[in-house]
Amino acid sequence: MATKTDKAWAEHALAALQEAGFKRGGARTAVVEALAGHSCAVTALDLDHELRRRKPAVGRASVYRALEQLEQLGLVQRLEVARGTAGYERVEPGGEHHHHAICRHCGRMVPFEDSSLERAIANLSAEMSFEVTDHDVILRGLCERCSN
Amino acid sequence: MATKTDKAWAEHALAALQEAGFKRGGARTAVVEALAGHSCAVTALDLDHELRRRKPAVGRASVYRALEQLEQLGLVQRLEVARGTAGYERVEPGGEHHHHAICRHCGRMVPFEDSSLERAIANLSAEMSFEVTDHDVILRGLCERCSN
DNA sequence: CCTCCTTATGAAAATGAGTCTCATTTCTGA
DNA sequence: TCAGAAATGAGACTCATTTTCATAAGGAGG
Repeated sequence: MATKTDKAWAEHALAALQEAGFKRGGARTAVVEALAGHSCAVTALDLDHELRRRKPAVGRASVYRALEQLEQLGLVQRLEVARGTAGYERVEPGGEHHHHAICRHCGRMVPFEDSSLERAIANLSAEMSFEVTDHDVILRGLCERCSN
Repeated sequence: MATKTDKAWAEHALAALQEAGFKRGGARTAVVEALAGHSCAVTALDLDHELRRRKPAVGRASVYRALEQLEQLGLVQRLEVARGTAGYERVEPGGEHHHHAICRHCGRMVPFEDSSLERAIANLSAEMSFEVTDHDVILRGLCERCSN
């Protein structure tokens, strides 16, 4: 799990976008770069605020558009981080991924990964009459700090 | 998994509400009864429309309030059924519960349950420095009909 | 290096789910 | 029966996300 700007992911994402037929555009590139700088989920509005103050300001619509395109290509993962608010985070090319435990009280998000959980989901997916391409697992409760 | 109006659940829920210190109120009771009539997730707005046409019309605010209270008491489960839209469904007292596979294309929701998945989550929850009280698992992909 | 057409953008207005406020009505315990 | 606490319904409001639309880049073919 990267914690610093993930340049490799950014390049991978930009290449994938180009391959998908998108033209190079400043706004989309800015969104990719911004995402590369966050190791866990960020909301679209956070990105919007972060990018609004750039030299050529990025519009909110562009942020949402870029996120949607990235999600379609499997480059970012979308998840509900709070009631009615989505968070987005980059997906590592390797396929390795994590899930989240979210605190009901303070909203803190703790990432985790678990192979037996992934295995159970893989087996299950294989047995269903449903073509499963993705999955989300969210644990909810109280984080260490709030459980007292 | 019940398919017809689940009277037992409704009674259980009303009793739990009373025990939690809530007074008896027409709106809340109406919401409980409406939920008892749906075996899978319904959106708050669907319930609102369903209840708005009653003798003493139920207001939207009451529907949301009731759903929130029911969720707090663990009587209903909330999940995101579409971008920015939550669905609610009753939780059977026994503790048995199911998760959902949602079709990206048509939105169809297929419920499923899997004990090894539950086991993996239980083990995981026990090991985390996080007090896990609930979990959501959502599989996304294409349903039988849309995968062609 | 130019053109023309397509795609990308940003600002602002539109949507739509969910929340809040507040004047009333309904419960419930005393 | 009464008073105080809860519960309600309308409608205004918030806020994330989407749509619209006029304008500004890409970039393939000259």
